[in-house]
Amino acid sequence: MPKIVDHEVQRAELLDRAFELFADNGYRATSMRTLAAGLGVSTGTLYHYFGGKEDIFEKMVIRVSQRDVSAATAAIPPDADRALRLQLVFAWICANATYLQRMLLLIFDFQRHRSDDEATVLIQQAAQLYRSALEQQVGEAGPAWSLVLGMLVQGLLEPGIADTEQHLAGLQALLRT
Amino acid sequence: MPKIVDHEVQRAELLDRAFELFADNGYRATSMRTLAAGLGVSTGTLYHYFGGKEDIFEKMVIRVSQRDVSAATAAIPPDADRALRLQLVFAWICANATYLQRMLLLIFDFQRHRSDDEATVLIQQAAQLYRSALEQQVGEAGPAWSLVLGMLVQGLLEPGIADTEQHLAGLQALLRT
Amino acid sequence: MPKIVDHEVQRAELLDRAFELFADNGYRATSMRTLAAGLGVSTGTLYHYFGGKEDIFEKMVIRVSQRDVSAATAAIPPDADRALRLQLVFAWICANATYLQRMLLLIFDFQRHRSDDEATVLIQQAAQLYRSALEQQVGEAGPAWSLVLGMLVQGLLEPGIADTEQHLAGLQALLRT
Amino acid sequence: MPKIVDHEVQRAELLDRAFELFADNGYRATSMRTLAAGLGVSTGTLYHYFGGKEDIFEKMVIRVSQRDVSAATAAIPPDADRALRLQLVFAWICANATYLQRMLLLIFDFQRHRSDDEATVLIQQAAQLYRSALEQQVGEAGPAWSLVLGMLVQGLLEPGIADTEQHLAGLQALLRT
DNA sequence: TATGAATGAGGCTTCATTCAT
DNA sequence: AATGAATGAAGCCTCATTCAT
Repeated sequence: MPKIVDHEVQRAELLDRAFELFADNGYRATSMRTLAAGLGVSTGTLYHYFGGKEDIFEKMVIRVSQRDVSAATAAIPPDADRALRLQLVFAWICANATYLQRMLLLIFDFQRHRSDDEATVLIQQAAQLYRSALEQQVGEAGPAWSLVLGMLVQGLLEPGIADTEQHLAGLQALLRT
Repeated sequence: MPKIVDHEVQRAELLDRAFELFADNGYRATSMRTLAAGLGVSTGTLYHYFGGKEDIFEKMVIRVSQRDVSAATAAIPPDADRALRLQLVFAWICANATYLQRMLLLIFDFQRHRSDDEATVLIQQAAQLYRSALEQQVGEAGPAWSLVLGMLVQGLLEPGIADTEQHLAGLQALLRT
Repeated sequence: MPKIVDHEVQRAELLDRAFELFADNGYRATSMRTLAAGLGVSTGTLYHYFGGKEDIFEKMVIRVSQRDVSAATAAIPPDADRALRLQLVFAWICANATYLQRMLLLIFDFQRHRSDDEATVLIQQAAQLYRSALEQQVGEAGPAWSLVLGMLVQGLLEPGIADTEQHLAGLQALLRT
Repeated sequence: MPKIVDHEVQRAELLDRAFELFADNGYRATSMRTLAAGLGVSTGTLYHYFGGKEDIFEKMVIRVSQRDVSAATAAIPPDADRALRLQLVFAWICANATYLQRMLLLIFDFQRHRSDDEATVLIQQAAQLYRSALEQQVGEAGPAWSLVLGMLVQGLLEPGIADTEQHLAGLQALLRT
């Protein structure tokens, strides 16, 4: 069934580019017209490939979060010890901090728009995916995971205040336990 | 003389009740009509007391954040030592976690709507107010502040996962330095 | 009845200053709040002295047009001949062109707002007052009156295009007949 | 392919019918809802074809003024002499006096609403278009153009007072120079 | 498969007017 | 005599979605 393959390929391409558009202005403020224009298709086409705005967003989140996890763990040598893994993961987070912050804001924006269980589940799944990836590298994270999230959030609230070195040291302290 | 209404008192009352309405649905989704109905006044009256939706929100944030800081520090004995202070502050945060999470979401929602410098400054001021209050109790916070924020955020992403005891222990570890 | 006298005096003062406020933004765009603030009173006070916005405007037009006619004819010597009278009146019109244009725009704005007979009559009365004043000085005006009006209007449509000298010559030609 | 509708053709049809609606009540008093209802479309459709209320008005003025100039000059034989041209143009003006008066009021109403340079330029362009058309027929107009404008304005201020014959004679006198 | 014209409810805001004080 | 708080309809505009082509 080649048509279905094309369908999937086309959907995947649209989703990849959809993140930037959503992230620029948030879920609510990104209209279907804006989305269609930015993707170079018509609104009708979007409704042909997807069930609607929410559907696009949900599929996009799943796709993007999976891609992120792969990217973050790709550069870690299989034989690295726990300390090194932490350093590499932390470095990846810092390098992609802006991106991750946008993702976080985007998810909160979506949560606002749709507060059913379905949306909650989507967000939980995405969050768990990221968290599990971290725990696969450094073991049970607990407060360490909160520290990572908090560092990103503080960057949103008071940009430029957070001290990266201190946060790495904090992470190491939390995980030494 | 007009109907006897103290302008400032009336504004304060409206602002206090406005928080709940905003927090229920977020900044964007809370319409002026909803707000007016929820406050028991007409939209025109809101425009009599405030400059508009943004004005209401901004004044509300300032008022509420100041009130929070007072409440959080009120129960701390002046002669408490640093460890006790941390415990009391942390207890207050946990007791008001849901409220603080709503505040956080609300601020992010507003930031989406308005990304001017003015909005950024408002958010920074509010964030700094909370952070300074914490630092007054436990000294320079650094990653500890991020841990607090992160705990709240994790509660939004994956409700019920975070372990309060572990987080308190983490905080103590971070601040022992 | 001293109270009534005060009433009239107060009304007259308000009307005199109301013209500028109306003329600045037009009839529609001048709100009662703006008017009240500009006059240094409350909206309630305006409703105490006048029947409403339309009433203020109508009384203002009558007052101002009478004042204008007096001003325009005041400087004309009783023994001036027809040619001199024309020159003096024309000079007054040119000197007050901007003001007269504002008046014209204001009247059209009001006519738009209220197209009943009452408004039409008010405008006719004012127009007749100005036209009669001109005819008292230079005799039956006919097209000469149109030329004056047209000069003002052209100044509104294409500012700076009209040649004053040519218009005076045109007026003289029209009135020589 | 979408529903087959030529964007430009549809816009042109809407604009043609929009003039009547605007002229009936003026720019300000003609709401988008009124406009949409009068044109038999939804407000959303109007925003699909145009940028907004001002955009509709501006495009309408340009279209209508060009159409007028064509109509006014269409009936003039190429070999007519200057006197005949004046008579024919004047006849056209008188025949369309009511229409031209509505146009004039409409433009003034719009000028009130929007006093930017852009609006001023639009009005100047339209005025110049009409004036140039007159001057192409009868040569440099100067005060003659003002007389035409003034005749129209007087008809607005004091309907039925102006004497058409006298005005034609006046025009001839002014242009004989 | 793909288009984009069309909808109409709902967004924020303004305003003349009333009336208790 | 004077105030200004309160009203609520109506202003312009945006948007996700549908459907004829």
